[in-house]
Amino acid sequence: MAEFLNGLNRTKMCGEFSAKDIGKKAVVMGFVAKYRNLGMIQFVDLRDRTGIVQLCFSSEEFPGAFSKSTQIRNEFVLAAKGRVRPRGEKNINPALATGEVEILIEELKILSEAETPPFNIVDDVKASEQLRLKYRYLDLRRPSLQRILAARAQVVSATINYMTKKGYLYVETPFLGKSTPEGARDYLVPSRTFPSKFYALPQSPQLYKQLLMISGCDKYFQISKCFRDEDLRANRQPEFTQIDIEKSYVDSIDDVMKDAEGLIRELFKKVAGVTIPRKIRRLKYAEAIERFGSDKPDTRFGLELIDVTNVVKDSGFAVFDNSTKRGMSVRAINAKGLSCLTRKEIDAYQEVVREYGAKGLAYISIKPEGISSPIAKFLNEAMLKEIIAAVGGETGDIIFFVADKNSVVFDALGALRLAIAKKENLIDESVYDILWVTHFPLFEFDEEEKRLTAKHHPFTSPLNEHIKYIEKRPLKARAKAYDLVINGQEAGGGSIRIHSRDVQERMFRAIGLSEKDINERFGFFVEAFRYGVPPHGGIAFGLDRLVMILTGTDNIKDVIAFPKNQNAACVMTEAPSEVEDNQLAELKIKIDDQK
RNA sequence: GGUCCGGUAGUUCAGUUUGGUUAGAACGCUAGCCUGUCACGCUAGAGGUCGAGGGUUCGAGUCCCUUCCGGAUCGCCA
Repeated sequence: MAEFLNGLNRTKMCGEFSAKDIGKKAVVMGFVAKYRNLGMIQFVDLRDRTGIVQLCFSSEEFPGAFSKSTQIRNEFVLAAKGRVRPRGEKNINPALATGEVEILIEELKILSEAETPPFNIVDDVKASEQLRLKYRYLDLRRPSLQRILAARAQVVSATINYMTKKGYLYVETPFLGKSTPEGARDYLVPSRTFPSKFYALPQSPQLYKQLLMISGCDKYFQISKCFRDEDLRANRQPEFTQIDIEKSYVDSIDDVMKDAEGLIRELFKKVAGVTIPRKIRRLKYAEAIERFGSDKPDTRFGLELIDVTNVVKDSGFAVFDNSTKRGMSVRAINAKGLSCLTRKEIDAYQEVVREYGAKGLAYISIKPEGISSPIAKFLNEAMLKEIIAAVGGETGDIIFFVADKNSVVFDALGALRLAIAKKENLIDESVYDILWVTHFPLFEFDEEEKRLTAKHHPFTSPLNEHIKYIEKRPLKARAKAYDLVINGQEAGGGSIRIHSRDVQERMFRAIGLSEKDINERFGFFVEAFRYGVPPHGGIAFGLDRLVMILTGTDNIKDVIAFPKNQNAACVMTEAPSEVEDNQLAELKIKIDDQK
């Protein structure tokens, strides 16, 4: 027996009541968060997205409303009319923003009854993620998720305001596009009008935004969905949102970075109330890798990597000697003051580096009572001293070593320093660590396919003086690319693009595309380059990740209203699903049942 | 594709090491009492395919095999 409003108008949202409203008439609407029936008086916490206000039903003052209120259960949807009154000094609830007042209800409408929800709708929810995703509309009623949705909306509106003010034009680009096998796996959409052909959902609006520069759009931005059919992680969803930016008449990285810094400043100020420096510090890629083992370093703590290859090259310890002879490296982390780590804890760290391909984790623990190290017996006294000196080891420290090819050493030690910092609480969560990483390599070598691939994407411009390396020394070439890293997370990245037809074609050839490949995949793009291309560049920010950082959440699902689970399924709607035979027939698609 | 962890009441978990009477707790739910609660309180009660299938056994939540589902993670993510 759902009741109707019948002209009843809400006067205020639940979270907006304060002592200023005392004595005023009020009409409120919302969900029942909690009810407390004391026999002849009942209190109801009414919740909407702004907060909670306490309703009071008194059998003495309004017996009709009181008697009706005894039917109330959690999550019922109510409309209630009454008068705001003070709670009285003893009954103020300081935990509640509206805790100084309550509304004495004269008239109650039960707009909708509700079954007992499958889990408690409270902020410190205990239910599993799967259950909460299945009933996402209930999960979203939780105040903490409502706050995140609101913060996200603020990011969107602040971005639109700021970029518009700066002269950027909002342009929408298509979702149904052309598949480009370079990069991530595409989500494909079968075409009905062209049986056996497929659209691809965009991994990013990259090509369109560059074509918009060729269109004379000059400065473009868009808040756009992107799709990548790759395996998921805690900070990765198959569809995610990007703040996509591109501008014309730039060929130095500083120009785009300045605009990007302006936007990031604005977002941090508007959404988190945090002022960040006008000029964000920069770190070159090579230095980031060398010092932190990562191109998205978290620099809120030390534990930097130290190259000891030259120190240990004739150490007499076979693992070190063999590695250095084969052109690999040996690097160390000096974990200050952690010689107290137990064998079990060290074993756990060993597992961390193993996951990244390291064969083992050597260590030297400098305890007050002497050196403890499984490798000490392979080293003579002088060598041991030399190694310890090289990493600045003192009593109380433990030094970890990984010997392997560079990529493994950096990955393993990069992960190790994060693991140690997290376990030992070395990270100051109260500060935002924001930096640019620049001077990325233009190419990297794909071991699996035995060919060069673009580190960023094949439209990224090399440094002007490195154009000459494209053919002869490609791995030496550095790019006009930049990533914005916040708290060790890649928050955004971009580049100055190639605007020369000649360089663009050399780039395609360098990554192994034949003339035919280039024409089939990027023919329209290359053709556009014939008709005048302003030098241009841009950047894209992961909006979901920005909202995570700004709201302090570590799960991307919390910042997306209806996210997918780890298998890229929607637990609520049960997408993806099978489709009708006639739908398949129209698309001329046959399902191969064999596994 | 690999590795690790998990699945027991509506929910979160204990119980599995060492097979043995009627599978427990908390929260939630239902009913009664209660006029100042806000984690309201008190009393009583309902609630279980121990993920599914098979096997071993006199006997399986517990042991074995198969399988499904979920999470973390490596690869992957231009």
